[in-house]
Amino acid sequence: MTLSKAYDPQACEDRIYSLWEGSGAFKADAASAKEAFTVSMPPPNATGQLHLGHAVMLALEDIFIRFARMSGKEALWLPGTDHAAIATESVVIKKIQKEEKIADPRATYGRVKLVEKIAQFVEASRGTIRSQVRKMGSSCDWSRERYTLDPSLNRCVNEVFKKMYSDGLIYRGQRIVNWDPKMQTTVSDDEIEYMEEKVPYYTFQYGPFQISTARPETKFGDKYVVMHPDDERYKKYKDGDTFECEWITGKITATVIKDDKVIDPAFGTGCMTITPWHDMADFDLAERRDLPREQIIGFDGRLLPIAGKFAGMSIEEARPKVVEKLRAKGLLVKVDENYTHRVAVSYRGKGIVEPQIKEQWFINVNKQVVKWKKKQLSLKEVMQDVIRSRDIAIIPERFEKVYFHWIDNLRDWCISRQIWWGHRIPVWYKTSAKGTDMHVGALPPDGTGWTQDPDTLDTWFSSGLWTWSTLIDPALAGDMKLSLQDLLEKSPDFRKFHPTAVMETGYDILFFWVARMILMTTYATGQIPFKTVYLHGLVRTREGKKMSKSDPSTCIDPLEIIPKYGADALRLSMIVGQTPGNDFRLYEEKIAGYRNFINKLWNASRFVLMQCEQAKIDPSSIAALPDLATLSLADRAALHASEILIEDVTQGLAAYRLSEVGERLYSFVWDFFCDWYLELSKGNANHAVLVHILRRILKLLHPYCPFVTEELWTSLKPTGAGLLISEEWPKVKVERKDPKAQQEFSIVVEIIRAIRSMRVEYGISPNTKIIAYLFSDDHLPLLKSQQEHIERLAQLFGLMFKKPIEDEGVASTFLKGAEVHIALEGALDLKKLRNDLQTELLNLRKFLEIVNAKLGNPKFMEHAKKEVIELEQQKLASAEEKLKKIEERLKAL
RNA sequence: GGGUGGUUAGCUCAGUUGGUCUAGAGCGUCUGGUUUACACCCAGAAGGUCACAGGUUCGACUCCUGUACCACCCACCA
Repeated sequence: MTLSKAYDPQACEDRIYSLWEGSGAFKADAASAKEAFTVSMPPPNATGQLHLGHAVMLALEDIFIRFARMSGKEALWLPGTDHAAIATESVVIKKIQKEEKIADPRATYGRVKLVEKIAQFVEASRGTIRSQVRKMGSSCDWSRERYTLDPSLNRCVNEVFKKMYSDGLIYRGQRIVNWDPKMQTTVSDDEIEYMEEKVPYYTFQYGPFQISTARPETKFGDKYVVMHPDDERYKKYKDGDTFECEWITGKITATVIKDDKVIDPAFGTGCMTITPWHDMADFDLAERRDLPREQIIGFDGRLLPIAGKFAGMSIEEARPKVVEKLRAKGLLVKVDENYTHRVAVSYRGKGIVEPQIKEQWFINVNKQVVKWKKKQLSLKEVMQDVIRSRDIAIIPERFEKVYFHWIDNLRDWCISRQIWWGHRIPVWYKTSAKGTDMHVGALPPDGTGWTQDPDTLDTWFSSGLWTWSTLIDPALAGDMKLSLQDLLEKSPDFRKFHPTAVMETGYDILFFWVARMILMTTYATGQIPFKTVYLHGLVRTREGKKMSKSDPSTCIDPLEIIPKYGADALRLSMIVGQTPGNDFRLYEEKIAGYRNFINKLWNASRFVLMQCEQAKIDPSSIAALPDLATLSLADRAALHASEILIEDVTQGLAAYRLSEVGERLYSFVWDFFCDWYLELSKGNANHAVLVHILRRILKLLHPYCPFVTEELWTSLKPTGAGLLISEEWPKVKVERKDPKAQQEFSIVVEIIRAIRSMRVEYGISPNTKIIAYLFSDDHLPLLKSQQEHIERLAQLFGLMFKKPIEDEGVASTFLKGAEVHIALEGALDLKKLRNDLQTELLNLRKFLEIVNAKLGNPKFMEHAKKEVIELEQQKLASAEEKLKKIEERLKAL
C-alpha cells in the first residue's frame, strides 16, 4: 500500500471513527471479568456548541480510556449531556424574545408550552454536541449515553430527595437567598460573580449615631443600630436602649444592639443599621437575636409600600431621591465619591442579585445523620473525610486546600429554583380547611386536590448524582416498587462500574460540581463517586485572556481547527506542555507544530513501508522479532531504547503525567527514530526491527493521536491483527540494569555524536558508507576515517598560514575540527568542549597575532607550523587511545 | 482581609522526591543544505547570573524565610 506524501486527516478521521464504533470497541461489558475502569464524561450543557474547554476534557479522558482499554481493563467512558437548568432556560427565553418578539415568553406560553419549546431546542443541540464529541475521536460508549432529564435519572433525583427529606437533611425554610430579579429565581452562592463598581458612599445621621451605606434605598425599615460592645465611643449606650430618631419617612423608634461578631470597630464610624431582609450578615444577626425582618424591595426589584412615596420605584431611580430627601432633612453628613463597592451579579443571567428572604428548600450540611464508615457524620464531615483519608486523590494536590476551605465556609445549600426547566421538586400540597398537607414523593398520594410544588431543583442536584445515576438500569427505574437501594444493587452497570476511576474536569467547577458529587454520592450510595480527581487548567488566548464566546475574535473554534490540522494535532497541542491545574495558552502555530509532528510520523512510516517494498518484504508477514544475537549493535540499541520508552510511557500514564509522556513520545519519534535510526537504516535496514519499533510507537502513541496511528496500523499490522484501538498495550521486561544493554547503548550514543561532528565539518551525510561501516561488525574503518580527519586538519593548518590572519573563518574551522577530535577523545560533552575550545581559540588568536607580526620571517613560520602540528598530533594520540578503548569495549561485547 | 498559583531563552511553556540540569522543548531569529520518507524537511548557530534578597546544604531552578510584580479563588466590611 502506498501512502500519500502528506497525512490528510480529513480523508481518514470520520471513516476511522465509524470503524471503531462499528467494531464495538467503545462498548463496555458489565459481565466482563476484567477489572473495570470508568470515566463519567462531564456532561456538556445541552445549550449549544462544543468549545475548547470541552475539547481539552475530551482529549484527556480519551487518553485515560484508551490506555486503560489497551491495558486490558474493562473500560467504560459514559457520555451524556446536562439540561443545565438556568443556563438553558435563559438562553431559550432570550432566543424567543429575539426571534419571536415576545417580551415575556413565560407569560405568553405558560409552563407546559415553554418547557416543550426548551425541550425541542435542547434536542437539536444535543445532536450537534454528539457529532462534535465524535469529531475529537472520543471513544465513549454511545449505547450508554445519558441525559440528566432521562426518566431513570429523574427517578434517582426523586429517590434521593425523598431519602434526604426523611433523614431531615432537606428542609423548607424562610431563609435569605440570592434572588435574581431578572430571571425571577434564586441562584446558589456559587453562581454569583462580583463586579467592582464605583458608587457614592453616604454617611447619615441616625439619631445620635452616624451610619454609612452605599445603599440608602434599603434603609427604610432599619430600626436597629449595631455597635461593638468594646467600642469606647459608644460606652454610654447599652444593649437594648431605645431612642427616637428622624428617618427617611418620618420619626421611628430605634434600638441599640451590641454585638461583637458583625462589627469591626475600626471600620467607618463603628456602627451600622441592619437590613435583615436584604443582607446576608444582617440576616444572620437577626436570626441570632430573633429580630424582626421587613421586606423593602419586592421580587420584581421595585420598592414596596414601606418606602412610602418611593414605593414602586426601581433601585436606580430611588437611590438619588432617598439621598435628596435625607439631605433636605439635614441628615446627610458626607458623601465619599471614591468608594468601590462589589455588586453581586448572577453568573448565568447577568442580572444584579438581591438578597431576599424567601421560603425555599435547603439541604442541611451540618446535621449528623449520614452513616459513613460506621459513624454518624454530617454531609460536610463526610466531604472532608473522603479527601483527608485519601479515598479520593485530587490532582494537583494543592486543590485539596482550596476544597477544604470551601467546605469550611459552606452554608446550607438552597436547592429550589423558580424556573420551569429542570427536575420538578417532588413535593405535593393540598390545602383544606385544617391547613396545608404536604407529601414528598414522585407521585401525589391518592385523592384529589394535590398540586405539585412549582419549583424545580438546582441543576447541580441532579449532576451531583451523575457518576451513578447514569449507571442505573433504565428498565429497573420504571419499577416504582423498588427502593433506591434496590435500584443500586440490581443494576449490573452500577455494580460493575462504580465507583468510577477518575473524574476529569476544569478546576473552575471544583465547587459547583466535584464537591457536590462527593456530597450526593457518598450519601446516596455509600460509595465514593471516583478515586481520582484530575483538574485541568483553562484554555486561554495567545494574549492570556479567557476565551469567551462573546468575543469570537479571540476564540479558537475546535470545529474550524479539526478540518485544517486534524483532531490528533489539536489533541496534542492541548496536552503536551500543559500541567494540571494551570491555565495554558493555545494558538494556531502551536497546533501547526503538532500537525507537523503527525506528518513526520506519517512519513517515517511511509519510509519504513518503502524500505519493505524495495526489499520485497510484506510488513504484515513480520511477526516475531529476529534472534537478538543476529542483530547489529545499532539494531539492538534501538530495540533497547524502544523498550525503555514503553516502560516510561506506561508508568507515566498510570501516574497521569500526560504532558511528560507526550513530550517523551514526541522526542522519541522525531529525534531518535527519525533523525537517528531511520537515517541509519538507509542502505542497511533491518526491516523486522524497523517494523517492530514502529508498531510499538503506534501503540504507545495511540491514546494521544488515535486517528493517524489507527490509519498507519492498517499498513503495518501483522497478519490477523484487528484494529489498533483493541490491541494489547506493549509489555516488555526492560532490563534497565542489564549492564550489557546499557553499555551497548552508550557506545552507540558516543559514536553517533562523533559522526554528527564529522558531518558539520566535512558535510558527510549520515547515510553514507561511513555509518554503514561503523555499525558493521568490522569497526576498523572508524580508525581510517579518523586518519582522514588528521589529514584534513593538517591541510587546514596549511591554509591558516597562507591566508590573512583576520580571517575568522579559518579560526573557526580549526575550532570545529578540533571539536571532532576532542569529542572522540574526551567526555563527549560538546558543550563543555566548546568552553575549553573558546579559551584555546583565544590563545590561538594571540599566537596568531605574533605570527602575523612576524610573517615576513620564513624561519619563524616554519617553526610555528611545526609547533601547531605537534600539538595537534598530541591530541590525536589521545584520541586514538580513546578509540582503542571503544574498540575494546565493542570487542568485549 | 485571607488563600493559591505564577515569575526559567524574543514568545509560549516543561523541569517527578535537591546532585548525569555548568538548565530543556516548541515557535521565532540567523547560517548552510533538494541526502533512497518528510520544506508540515535536514544540518547547525545565537539567545537564560532559572524575579529579587537572605538562609539550610558538600551541592538549590528544585527546600525555608522575606520582598516585589502578575493572575486567580474565597470572605457578611456595613
